Amino acid sequence: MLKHGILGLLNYGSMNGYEIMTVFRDSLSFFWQAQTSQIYRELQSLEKNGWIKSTRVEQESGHERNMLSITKKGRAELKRWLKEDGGKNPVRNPLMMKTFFLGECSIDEGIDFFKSLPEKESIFPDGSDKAVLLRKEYQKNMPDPLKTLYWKFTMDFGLMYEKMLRKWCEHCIKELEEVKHESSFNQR
Amino acid sequence: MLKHGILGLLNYGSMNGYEIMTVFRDSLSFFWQAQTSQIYRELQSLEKNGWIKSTRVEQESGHERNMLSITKKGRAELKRWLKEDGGKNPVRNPLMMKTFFLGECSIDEGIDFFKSLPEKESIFPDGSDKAVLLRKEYQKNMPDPLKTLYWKFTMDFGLMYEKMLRKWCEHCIKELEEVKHESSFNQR
DNA sequence: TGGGTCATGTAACCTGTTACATGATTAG
DNA sequence: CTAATCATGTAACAGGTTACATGACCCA
Repeated sequence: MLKHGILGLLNYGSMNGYEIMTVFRDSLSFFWQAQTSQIYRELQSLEKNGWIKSTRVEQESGHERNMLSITKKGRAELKRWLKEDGGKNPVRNPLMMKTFFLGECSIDEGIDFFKSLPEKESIFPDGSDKAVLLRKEYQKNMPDPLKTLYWKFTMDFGLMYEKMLRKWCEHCIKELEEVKHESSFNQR
Repeated sequence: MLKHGILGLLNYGSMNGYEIMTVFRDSLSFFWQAQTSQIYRELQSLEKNGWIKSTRVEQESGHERNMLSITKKGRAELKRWLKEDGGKNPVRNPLMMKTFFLGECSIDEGIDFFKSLPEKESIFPDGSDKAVLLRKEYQKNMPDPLKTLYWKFTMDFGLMYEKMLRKWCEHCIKELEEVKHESSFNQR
């Protein structure tokens, strides 16, 4: 998956590893976090597959840069991946895993958990406004507005997700409050 | 994360590896899929940590079972994990990764993508009704209703997520249709 | 007696995380 | 001159995937 993300970025234009890392952080990290070390490793693997080629440019200073560009084969692979029917994507949601077992804690601890959740699980750590501005910055250098439209779609998803998460937390808090009041009533 | 999921299940009662696998499938697999082989490996690691203990029971037939039980240390670790502040959970959403790069395809392909998404990404493959019934089956054997309440919460999340996903798809289709009509207008 | 489910794994591989290492360039 | 950023990685480990292996039990 990360492989295809990198491939997709290189499809917009050649970059060195560091640039891939920064563009990745600015655009994809809302829903996929990758370590720098992993990006460099994937670049090697991508090159072995013949999907990208690297050209080392020795600077006068002796400092070398490694320019990565997508190959024809890489472009074909990107298209293949986009069109493949993918089957089911594996889901792994750490938040749900914890929620599932929260009955081990007290009701009040449960309520606190859901109260602090929306802020903790926020997708846009610096606020969505900044993310929107950042996207518009990039958009200036992308001739095709259709490409940034899909970027916007992923951000719309993020916003809808956050809204839904807040609603879910309120719902859980409400049910827990009910249980709490019922049990205190029964104890009289 | 999987470690703590298994620990949480064993906290409800002792089981063998196969039972863990089936309970996992019935209850946790909506948001966390694990292979049988991985469960058995994690069981070994859990035992090394002293969080569970295994007692091999030789049947008369010679067929042996491996009963796993949580230890005091394991119960403490489960509580610790539930209460820890967890920091940020890493997010990895394959669906968004693909969406981001979908500008490489035609508008019609994009529209088709979003039209078939809700069904493909469904969290409850056999329908949510079956999942609800399954949960109620388990509930009978669990004395504490608070524990299955959190199970219900995870399922509520799943339902709200699916609803949100459908809304998001409709939103994306609408915007793509607009772009499509605009561009055909401009070409006149 | 044959197929489905119960039952327990191993091996190889791939992907993601954490920690570390090194040095150049640039802005204040 | 110093700190931030640019730039490129390696090594070890943890977690997840795929493929395979083996055999008992149970029901029709």
